[in-house]
This record gives sequence, C-alpha cells and structure tokens, in this order.
Amino acid sequence: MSVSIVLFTSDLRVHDHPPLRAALRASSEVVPLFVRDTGIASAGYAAPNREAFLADCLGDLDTALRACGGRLVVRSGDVADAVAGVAAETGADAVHMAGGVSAYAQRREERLRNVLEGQGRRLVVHDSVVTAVAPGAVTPASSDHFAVFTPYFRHWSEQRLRDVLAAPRAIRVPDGVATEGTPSRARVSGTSPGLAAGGERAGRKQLTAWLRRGVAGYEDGHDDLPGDATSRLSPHLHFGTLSPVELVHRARGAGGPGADAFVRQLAWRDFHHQVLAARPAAAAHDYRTRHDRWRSERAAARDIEAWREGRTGYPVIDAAMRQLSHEGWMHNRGRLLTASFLTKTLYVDWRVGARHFLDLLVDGDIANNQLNWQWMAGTGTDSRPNRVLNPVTQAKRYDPDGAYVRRWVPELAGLAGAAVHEPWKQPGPERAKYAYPDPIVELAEGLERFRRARGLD
DNA sequence: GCTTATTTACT
DNA sequence: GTAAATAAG
Repeated sequence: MSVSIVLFTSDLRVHDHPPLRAALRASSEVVPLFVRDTGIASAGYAAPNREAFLADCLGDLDTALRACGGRLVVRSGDVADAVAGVAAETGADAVHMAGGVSAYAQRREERLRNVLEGQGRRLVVHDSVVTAVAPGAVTPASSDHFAVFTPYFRHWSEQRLRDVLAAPRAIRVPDGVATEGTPSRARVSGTSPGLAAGGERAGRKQLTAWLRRGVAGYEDGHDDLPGDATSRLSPHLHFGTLSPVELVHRARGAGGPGADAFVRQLAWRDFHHQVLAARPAAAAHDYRTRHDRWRSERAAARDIEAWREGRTGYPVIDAAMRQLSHEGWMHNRGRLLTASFLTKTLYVDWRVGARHFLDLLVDGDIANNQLNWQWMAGTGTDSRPNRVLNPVTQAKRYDPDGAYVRRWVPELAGLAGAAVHEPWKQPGPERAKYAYPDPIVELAEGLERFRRARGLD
C-alpha cells in the first residue's frame, strides 16, 4: 500500500500525462494535487484572464478525475510547503510532476526537491509534458541550447516522440485528504468580455475540430487577420489542457502542408522553451544586448498609454490592441505588428510591451511571450536587429479589405476597403466624421529615431 | 581528435 | 550580422 502525489502545474489534463501514469503505476493510491501558488501573485504574474481560464481548467480536471473514481485536491500557499504538507498527511513516498523552464519553475522544483528529500521522499520530474521535445534533449555541439531556429527544427524533427498515453481508467485517492475545492470562474473580476472557455474537454473538442476543418488551410491562412484561421489552441497549450506530444502526433497524422506548418509552430514553442531553460534570465533581460537606451517610461508615457488602449492612430495596431483587451488573445500577426510598433516605431523597451501582454493574454507564457518580444525587439535569438514592420504595408497585405480593422475599430466602420488603413488620407471634411485620432508618430520619424539609437545606417 | 577558418542560411 | 555546419588545419 503506497501513496504517490501528482502535482499538476502547466499540465491540467488526464490524457497523455506521464506524471499521472507513473504515479498510478507506482502506487495503489494517488493524490492528484493542484496548489494555488501565492508566489505567482507576488511575482506579479497573476492576471484575471488566466485566473478565469484556470478556474475552468481545474473544474474540468476535477470532473475528469471523478469520472474514474478520483478527485482533484486543491490547496493554496507556497508550493513546497503545501506539497510537503499533503505528503506528510498521506505518507506519500513520491511526488511526480512535469519539468518547467522558467526561473520560477526551476526554483520551485529545487525547493520542492529539498523539502521532500528532507522528509525522505522522492521528487520525480517528467519530460515531454509541457513541451514535445524536452529542453536540452537536442543541443548543438558548442552550446547547451540552440540559438537559431532552423538548425534546431531539423534536430527537433528527427527526434522520436514518445507514444501518446491513454487517460487513466481508475484512480484511488486516499480517504480524508482535505481540499479547498475548485475555484469558480464567476468569482474572477476584471476579465475580458470575449474570453475563451478553458478545460481539457473544451480543448480536445477544439483540437478535433481544428484537425478536421482548420489545419488544412493553415499554411495559406495563418497570417490572414480577418480570416482568423489559426488554431487558437495557445491557451490550452499554456495550461497543458492539451499535450504538445499528442498535438504533434495528431497533426502529423492529419498530414499535408497545413499540418507541417502547424507542427513547425509547435517547434517554435519548444525552441523558446529550450532557450529559456538554458537562459532563465532572458525572461527579464536582453538575451543579446543591442545597448539600447530605450525611451524612459515617463517620457513615453502618453505613447505607451495610446498603444495599450488602441488609439495610436494606426488602425491595424489599434484593432489588434483592442482585440487583446476584448478577448484576452491576439492574432499572431497582430502580435508581431504591435510589438514592432512599440519597440521600433515608439522605441519603448520590450519589457513594457511584454508586461502588458502578460497582464491580458490568456495564453500569456513566460517562454513564448518574453522571447517572442525579444525576437521582435531584436535583442533575442534573431540575428536581424533592424527588422521593422510597417503597419500600413502589413495591414494592406494581411487585411487587404480592411475587415479586421472595421471589426475592432468601429469608429472607422464607414470607411470601405483598404482605405480604412490610412484614414489620415481622407479629405478634411470626410475625416472629421470619424472620431479617430491622428497618428501619434510619423513612421519615418520613429524609424529614424530607432536607427540612430541602434547605430544603424 | 580537437581547434580554427570558411561557408551557408536565416519567419 | 550571426549561428551552425562544414572544411581545413
């Protein structure tokens, strides 16, 4: 008669869950445990949209566990203390959990290992739960991680992934383990009105629909802003309600150029995770400095505010920023454009933008968010420091009829076609009809400031 | 075998 | 411009 604990973190599912399977194999009784980590709030990482989505996920996980005779135990507090407490109460001899990559996750794992080993218990950390290919599983000859995507992707693609694990059929939880119960989404305030629903069942339904109907058009459609033809699976990947290993297997099974392009995006996710695992400081500091002297937040306060609120006077930027606040999610092309605009055109520190995204994005993820921001800011792994995206050119390319802008910027709904991307070109009397701001900065002016600051010519 | 130049490709 | 692969020492 032995007891194991499964500590759920960013893996809120029962399908394809190596820690859960390992615990069930090792022990006759298992405690599925989630700790509402008070440290996340004090680290400034908590956000209402993710709190609400998390509540859905925990409720659904509890339901799935109950369906096979178990339940989810929820506690609050410091993770190491809470887990040690449950371990002492139940006499568990091992704790199984997924490996994480952030500095926070690495610290958490270390503290947990110390406290458990002090009690004579084991911590077992499992790979390929949060990513398909584990960080460090492939490395170049001269470094502990890849800094260029293309060679990483070649190696990543050659990795043999483990088989997908079935959901458990039966779970016995020891009697009398106290739980706080799962939180309610309804009690989270300050969420985006159009926030998606969380939970493994919702994620699996979405995945099936995506593979059946969406993925085939992904290669052609992924950058089409109004078409909205991306998978929207990012929140489920962030909370682990879907398994990246299973996604890769099933997408490869679907086949075709759309599936290949989609799998490539999943590899980008793993790429950023392996960078952060090796360089956890990159969440807060330049991966490779360009010696920027960003405009101070004080000096740029009005520009930053306009950017956050979606009133920069560049319609596609404002549309994307409003989509973010309304849905807690933004189209990937919008993320690139708004990040380029903040860091290059306004020359504001990428950390300011990354912070705002983390405050709102339901899929807000330290590895992907921080490193993609750095990628766009030119301080990351990318080797092109002077890449600047022109919001007008890009808008005409990826929103040729202006439908995306009109959807999110109703003030401009009266402007037909691509004219909506340049409202300042309307003749004076026409323009007065639209309660929409003039551009807060000239593109050429911003570009010049940026190039001067970077010493580019 | 190991270090150092050259080539290649780059969301 | 730069990282990785390859060729050369």
